[in-house]
Amino acid sequence: MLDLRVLRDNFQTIANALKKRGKETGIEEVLSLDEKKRDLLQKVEELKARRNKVSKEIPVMRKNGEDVQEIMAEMKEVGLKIKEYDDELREVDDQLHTRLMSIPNRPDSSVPAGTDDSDNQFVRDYLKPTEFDFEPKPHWELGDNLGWFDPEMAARVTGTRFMFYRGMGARLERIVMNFMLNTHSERNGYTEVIPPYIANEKSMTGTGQLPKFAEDMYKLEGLDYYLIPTAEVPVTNMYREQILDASELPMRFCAGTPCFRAEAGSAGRDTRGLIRQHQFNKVELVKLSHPDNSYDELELLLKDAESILRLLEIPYRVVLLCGGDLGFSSAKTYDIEVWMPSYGRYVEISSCSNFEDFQARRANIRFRDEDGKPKFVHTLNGSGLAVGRTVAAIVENYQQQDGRIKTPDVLIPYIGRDYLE
RNA sequence: GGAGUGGUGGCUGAGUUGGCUGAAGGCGCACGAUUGGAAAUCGUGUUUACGUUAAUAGCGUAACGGGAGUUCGAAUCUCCCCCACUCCGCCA
Repeated sequence: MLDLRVLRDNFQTIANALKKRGKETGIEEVLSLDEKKRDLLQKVEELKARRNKVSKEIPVMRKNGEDVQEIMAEMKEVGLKIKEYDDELREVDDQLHTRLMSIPNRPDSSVPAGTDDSDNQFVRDYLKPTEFDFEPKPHWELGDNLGWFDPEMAARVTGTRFMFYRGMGARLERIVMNFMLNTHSERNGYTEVIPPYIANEKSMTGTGQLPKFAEDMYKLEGLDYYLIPTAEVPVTNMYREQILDASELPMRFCAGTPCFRAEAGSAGRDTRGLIRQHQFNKVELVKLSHPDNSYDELELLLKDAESILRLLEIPYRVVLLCGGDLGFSSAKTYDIEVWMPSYGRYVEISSCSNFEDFQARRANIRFRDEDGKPKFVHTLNGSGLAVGRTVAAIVENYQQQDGRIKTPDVLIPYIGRDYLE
């Protein structure tokens, strides 16, 4: 959520910044609703001030034996008027709030303009795309041959876009997740947490999934509960409506959780393999940072996420998202894209973002600054990494001509063998 | 799931025959006095959001778990919901 006062005072600046996203945002409407609201507010507050004043006088008048019948009758009228204005005010305020909530974050000045992922900016890469002296197979074929992945079984048990992992496939998924969590908590300095996999509406609103993206999530019937689409939701909301101490910042957490996404509107895309599932595992990195150094923290977070692929020795590249490709809540996002031989291109495996105070304002996460005043923290997060996609990348990049998968060196201690089969 | 008790400021803790309580007292914290310096002591100050404004000055409005109601007026009365604790039941 944007700061309404800032929006009001620097309307043109913000309007221009939002143009980088290349979509209509509707901030003009917010501005006029705000004017209407302030007008009403002034009227009610005047009436309330009068009521408060007279209500204080009544017992005094009574004591002096004066007649208060008339004035009480008048105040009853005032009371009704106040209720009327208050109702109208609440309606306008609700509208204003709804509109404001659906305005995306303002892109940082370093974000390039552009409409889609073709305008994203190359940042760096690691290793060159894997070369094979045979025809490489996609991971779903390899996994099928090895008996690791069974989508038909999952379709019978649940439905399409769910996966059954079996045997070494299941072990690989679990071991990769352990490897990521161990790396982040021991080497990169994050505190591991296991959050609830279900979150309430307030939390979903806090991080920006609601109210706009309800159709992307699974909601529990008859309850105010949603399956989490990412650990970002419960972890960022750990300190919702709290005031932290400045000395506690930055806070760094990592969490490995299943993620549940309805994926409305993605029918027909990436239908095979582990790339796009309704349920998948992901290790998430979350930071609560002091506003002054959140962009340094973003660079560090990105490096921490990259460290996983470097340790696994899998080719990837980093791109800076352009305005049009930027997520709703984010001010700046880097994507890490892993080399996927079956696609013949890089595929997103992590998204690292600084949300500045956009989520913190929604979720009301503050800290007490040097000057004693509570201020909003900056929130950041990034995948470190998507586990299923990492497994797919390992299978494809480490495949041998005979269909076996070579174990990445860094995973040998976890699994105790040179080949996965 | 059933029964009971309770939810007040950074913490602790008053206030529940409605009005003079944004909220006593204590602790903590900040500044000042005192001191060679410190402790102790004394004094002053110390919630947040919104509106108004050049202003983080003043003024106004709101907030005592959340919401609705009664009333000229509610932390105090009524109703609904949420949360915490204790006991019982159930379970991993």
